[in-house]
Amino acid sequence: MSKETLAKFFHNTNLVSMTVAREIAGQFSYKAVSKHDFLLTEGKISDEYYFLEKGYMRAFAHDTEGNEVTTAFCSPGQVVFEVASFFNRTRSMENLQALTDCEGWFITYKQLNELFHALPEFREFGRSILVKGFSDLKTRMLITITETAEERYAQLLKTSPETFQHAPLKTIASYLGITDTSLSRIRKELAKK
Amino acid sequence: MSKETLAKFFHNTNLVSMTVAREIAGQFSYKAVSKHDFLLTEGKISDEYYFLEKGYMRAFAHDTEGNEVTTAFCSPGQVVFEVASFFNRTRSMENLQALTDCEGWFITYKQLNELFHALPEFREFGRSILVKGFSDLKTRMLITITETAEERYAQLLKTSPETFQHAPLKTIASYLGITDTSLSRIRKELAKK
DNA sequence: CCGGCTGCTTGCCAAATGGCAAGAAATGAA
DNA sequence: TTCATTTCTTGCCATTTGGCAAGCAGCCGG
Repeated sequence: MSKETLAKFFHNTNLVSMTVAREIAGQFSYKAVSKHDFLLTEGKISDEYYFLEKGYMRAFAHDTEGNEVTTAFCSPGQVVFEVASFFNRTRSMENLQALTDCEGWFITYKQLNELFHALPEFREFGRSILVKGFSDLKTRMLITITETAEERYAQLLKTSPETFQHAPLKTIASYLGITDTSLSRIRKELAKK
Repeated sequence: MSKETLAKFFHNTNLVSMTVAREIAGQFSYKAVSKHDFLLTEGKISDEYYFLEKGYMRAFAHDTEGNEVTTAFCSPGQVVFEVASFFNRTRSMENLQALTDCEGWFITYKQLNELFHALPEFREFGRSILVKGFSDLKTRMLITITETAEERYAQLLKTSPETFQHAPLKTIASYLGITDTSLSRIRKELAKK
């Protein structure tokens, strides 16, 4: 596993040249996270801008009754961090946990800002990450309030089947906004068809 | 109505000095939007970074069956634009419409980028707007999948009562992810208590 | 002042989802 | 392996939300 993969990831956005991509990648440090371990726990300040090269993670928070609610699934090739905590330097309400053994690369908030300052192309990259996260969430919000649980499940199954190989069903249920009981029944229905 | 209000808005974020705030505000142009008129229509590229000084707006999209779904309410003191369309220069899936007569100030994408380039403090401001929008949406997502329609309605009523003075109930219903019929019944229930 | 909208409510019933508890199956640790 | 824990499923019934259609009220343009 080398930083060349990382450099290619930056370059593939079409926002940075390969030369600059290598320069950026050079600042990152390797980090592995074992299955079930946390990249970030609630109450801490998210300080690692983490490129996930291998493995799967999830983000989860707690609702008003204290139940765990999965808020996102992360797959290889994504940047994983808690946006509000990271940029505002505030305590995170969310946890970031490895669903499988993970490997990847990170820089700190301080390093990120230095790179943003020095390299306008990297600023563009940073903005594109934020914008993509925002617009994906908007899409999900629209689907959540307009489609039934069965439709939402079917879409998730189609768009990210890898998730199912790594997350238990109750985790997926909470992401969909339903109970594990209901998800079980929905799966039974769909199996018939 | 003067640009001084706008300059103060930038300054109040604690990210820019009053001097720089006035310099930024100087670039904005006045724009009024009459009730029911559109700041942005679906299919166009969002090209106005619009500071809403007076009035109320809403964002809406269409679901898979073609029904209107309100995705956001905007009140005075907010920056109104469609993030993905604006930054990626792609066609917007959303509409931005005035719920009341509105007045405010805008700059174009080109102007925004020039300001971002020239003034690091303004870049910070721009980032803070994105981060806030993102984190508000995350909060809303969590509430949507964990609370009942009645609880969601009660919260909206408490946190932004102004919205109710300007938006018809069916618009609010679609924002909450329920039908206008259900909202009517929920209001009846809550009135009893 | 009239007539036609749109917005809001209500009754009746159907569909979707939840709560609880029990049991079966899979998983992980010793 | 064996035991304990977690995950998943299922039955029974309650609650939430939706669909449709009717009716009423308020608003706006002529």
